[in-house]
Amino acid sequence: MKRDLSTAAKIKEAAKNVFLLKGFSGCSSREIANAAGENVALVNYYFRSKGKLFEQIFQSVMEESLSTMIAEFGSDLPLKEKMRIFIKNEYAFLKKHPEIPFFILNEMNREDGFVLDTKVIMTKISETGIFEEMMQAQKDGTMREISLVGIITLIMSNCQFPFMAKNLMCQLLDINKENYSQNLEEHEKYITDMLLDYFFINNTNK
Amino acid sequence: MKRDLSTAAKIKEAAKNVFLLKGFSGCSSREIANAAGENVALVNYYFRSKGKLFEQIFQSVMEESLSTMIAEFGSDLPLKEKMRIFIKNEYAFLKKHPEIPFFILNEMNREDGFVLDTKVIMTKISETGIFEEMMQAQKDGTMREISLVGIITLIMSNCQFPFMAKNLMCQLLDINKENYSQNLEEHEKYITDMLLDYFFINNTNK
DNA sequence: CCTTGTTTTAAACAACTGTTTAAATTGATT
DNA sequence: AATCAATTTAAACAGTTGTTTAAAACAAGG
Repeated sequence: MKRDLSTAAKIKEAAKNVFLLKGFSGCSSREIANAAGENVALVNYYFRSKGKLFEQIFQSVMEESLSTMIAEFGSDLPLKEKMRIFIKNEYAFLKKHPEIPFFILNEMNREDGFVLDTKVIMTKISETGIFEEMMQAQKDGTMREISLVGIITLIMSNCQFPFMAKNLMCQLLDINKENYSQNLEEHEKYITDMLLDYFFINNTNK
Repeated sequence: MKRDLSTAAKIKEAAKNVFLLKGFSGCSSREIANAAGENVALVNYYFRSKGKLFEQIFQSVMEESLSTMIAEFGSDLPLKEKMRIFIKNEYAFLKKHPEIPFFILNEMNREDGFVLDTKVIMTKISETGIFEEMMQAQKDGTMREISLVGIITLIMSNCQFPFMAKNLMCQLLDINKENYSQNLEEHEKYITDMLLDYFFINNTNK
């Protein structure tokens, strides 16, 4: 019962790398085993199937992504500053793990794909009270009238898309990847200004 | 030489549907043949391989997407109105073909994926003079100082992500797909206001 | 009706898929 | 040293993959 120490952990780590890079349908059990330097049969020995292995990894990636998101929601900063820090954290996380947004999206669009336990996820966020705070701000008139879905979509669009679309953008705009990474840096300022200016009214802007 | 009339066309159409839905790695030659109601061997008889068939379809999808984008760039409308119509057209196109953004992104992120002929694409856009017009507006002070890459990224992020991420958002926010489609309708207003307000300065807002 | 070239078919190809088996190896406990 | 379970291995499983083959069906002109 000393699992997760050597062999199983090695397979899990290798699988995470391969899955993140190629997705579930894009790689084989043997490819994962080779990346881990282990025998193919061990994948099914420690994890019952390729699918079960993927589910474990997918779940952990989702939770990792989420815990970064909600870090500052419970604090007593003004709402606008909370949102600013939220975008900053999200962006910092994506700079460290740029493959994750597409990995998640890819899995969610796959037929017979993984079904999220949304209750757990949203409850965690909801418990921070951030949603009520935004509703209140909209009543106070300090925040623009906009649906919760709209807010979340706007933030995710502007944070995640630039990282997911790196290859597309580089080819389309004929720039190299280092160049694009520099653009990503200044893009953070663009989206932070744009989103906060849009969300919050009567802001003194300077 | 009466190709592209019945059998080949049927395969091509079926392949387009299947590829758009499942991606290149996510489907088999036999699946495409079955969808077309034809024999498997005919896929390789009319198109030399599964890969060649995909390339044809991918190319046509890209060109279709593009021609919609640049439709109004050549007109003599004020820049802000051009951008407004551009977003409107892009959004209308995506409502008709919501699978395309992820289809393209998926292909661009695939190993040994298709290599775009970027020159042709960007030249077409460049020929409309839209880029010079934006540079001039930035010099005039009517448009915010922001890189070309930044502008394109902002527009694409806000238009394409909401469509690509439909399944993710529906699961995450626990709403059904019809509900999300309604949100997409009002989201068009959000992003149009937000982007144009951000891009253009001193606008009379009403 | 036979010949010609094109189209369609079923079958086979070798390579690869996820998974299982059964034997070999290991490592600790008695 | 012998026993026992846990681990690792090579090999095989049945099914699928993209692609090819060789024969059959078709259409049209002579």
